[in-house]
Amino acid sequence: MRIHNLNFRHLRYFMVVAQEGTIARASKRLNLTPQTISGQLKVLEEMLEIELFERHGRRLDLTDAGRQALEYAEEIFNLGEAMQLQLHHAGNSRINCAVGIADVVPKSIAYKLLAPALELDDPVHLECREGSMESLLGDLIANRVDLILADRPIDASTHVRAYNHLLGETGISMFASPSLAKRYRPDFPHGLNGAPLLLPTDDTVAGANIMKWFRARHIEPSIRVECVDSALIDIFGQAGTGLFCGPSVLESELQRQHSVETIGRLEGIRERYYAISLERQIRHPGVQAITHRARELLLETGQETALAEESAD
Amino acid sequence: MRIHNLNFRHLRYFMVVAQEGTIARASKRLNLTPQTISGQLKVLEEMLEIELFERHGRRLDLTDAGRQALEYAEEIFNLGEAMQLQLHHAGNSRINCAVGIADVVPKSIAYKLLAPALELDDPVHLECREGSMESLLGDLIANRVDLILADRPIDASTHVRAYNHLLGETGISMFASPSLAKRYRPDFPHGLNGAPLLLPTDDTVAGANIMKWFRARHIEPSIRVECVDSALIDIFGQAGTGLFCGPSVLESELQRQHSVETIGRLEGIRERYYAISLERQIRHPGVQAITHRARELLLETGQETALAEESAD
DNA sequence: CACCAATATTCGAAAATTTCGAATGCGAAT
DNA sequence: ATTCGCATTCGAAATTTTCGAATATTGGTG
Repeated sequence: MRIHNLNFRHLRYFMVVAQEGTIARASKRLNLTPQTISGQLKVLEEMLEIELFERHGRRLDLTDAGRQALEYAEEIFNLGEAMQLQLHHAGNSRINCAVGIADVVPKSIAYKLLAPALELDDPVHLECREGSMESLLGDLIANRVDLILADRPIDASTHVRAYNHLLGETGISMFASPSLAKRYRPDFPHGLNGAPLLLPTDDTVAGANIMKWFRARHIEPSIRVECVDSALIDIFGQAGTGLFCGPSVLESELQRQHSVETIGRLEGIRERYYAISLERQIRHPGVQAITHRARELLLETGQETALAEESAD
Repeated sequence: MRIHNLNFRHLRYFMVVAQEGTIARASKRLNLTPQTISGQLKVLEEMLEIELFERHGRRLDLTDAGRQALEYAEEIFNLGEAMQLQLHHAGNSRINCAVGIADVVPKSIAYKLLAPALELDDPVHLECREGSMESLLGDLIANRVDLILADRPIDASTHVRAYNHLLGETGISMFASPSLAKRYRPDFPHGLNGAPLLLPTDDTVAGANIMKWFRARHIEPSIRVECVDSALIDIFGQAGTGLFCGPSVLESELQRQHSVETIGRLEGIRERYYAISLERQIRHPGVQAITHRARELLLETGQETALAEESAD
């Protein structure tokens, strides 16, 4: 089978399997049978002439090649959707603001940061897209997004000339399902040696900070799951796979929606969120609305915590 | 038909039709029948819910939406190929240098600039890709290419932090098919009022310079064709559609290969070519080979014309 | 250990999509 | 007016995708 038979569907199935971790779950999400997914995955591997997953027992682990392919697939997909959206809205052009959300940013945080823009007198039409920082920066310089929401400022190493706008910050809390909470809350944090932990991958700001925090206190939890998307961590956490960290501002929300309990706060860590744009002085009305209002409506209530400063590069 | 049925083939057919200008020629190049192309093009238009071409008589002209879609399609395609290449070579990794060539750069020039790297003791393995400047800059920051060959340095407006390395420069000559040459050579350049002209689009350096040159001399040629890819201009020129400009260093080559004649030189215009990389001081051995040797082997022989300077941003 | 539940895969057949041959209509050139 | 080249429509053939049924393998459990 030739490479030109490569279909967006192949890529999509592959992406979903990589995200879900298993063909069975992917097939449910895609409303397809497992055979189909399995078959098409094989076809994709044959077309690319490389193994995307390592089959360990019934577990599918992404190979190195698989990880690379995944990045490409996501980017290709984003482009496809961007094309569709842009063309579709070409006639009735009312896209005021296209926002790229780095996938390390919790969705609820993104919502909180973007919500102000929707409540303006002259409401902004938002168009959201998720992706890796790298892929979103490409979208930014190509003007496919007006703004990126990220968990860190960009610096010289990214090779993109853009500006960071601090939107707000929050502390980090630790959450767990009720049974785990009962066990580990009493002597938090020093009783966490060997405790099962779910973490953001350590190339994220949050992941690195949390690891550092534990090391500084000579605590060694047992890391069970690492992943980029925090929504996935919430699910695992809800299921009781392990303890996990999340923004303190989301405490009540997490408790309510995912039936987990707060077992403590990681004092000293502050998570910050940034808007990244190409303009130092923001002219784009949609972006302006977001950055201005986000700063009024600080993430953490009370306190002097969430400053509204601006840092270049 | 749903969007997920979008196939790489749809995009490819669309791209080829846009390039060739007619379904018939596209079908020849793709080894398919015209019905197929026509049908699939229609399917694509229906999926995107927008007209890609305006049907004027039997001429197909890209609509605005079509032009936008074309850019996306090219970028998506490049990503697909990059993925394929990178994964394919993941095992036997011997890609020393991935180069992006801006589509405004004549292919022969690109060849001349890259050739030195192939003649080294320790030969470099090159991997080339073409595209718009914007799309290539995205590739550069995502490390999918190590180097971009362009007709202009990048500046602050691109929002990419990268460095320009002047590789060489050349004058501009005007060419024409024998019959046109006979008519217009005698009183070049002032007899060119109303002469049929083929131009690079005026968002290219070459196009803008040439227009300026004519305006300064109060000459008003009649512009017949504008396009980005200079190879296409050569073809039109060969067919006698009009006079066209090209790098003086390619005079002999154009005369031989396209049976056209030189009718004069546009004194005062110098076309420069640049390598753009993320590193100011180049460490990448492949890139080093290209930039170093390109400067020794200057584009225009003799003269003091081609300097080897380096400019930041 | 045997058993069970969950998963991935293989193998045909059915469904959907793409391609082509034949035929039609339209525009441009002679 | 005629003819040629091109785009398009239609139905049939070829190809690709999907699914149902069956099989194999893993991991856990009594």
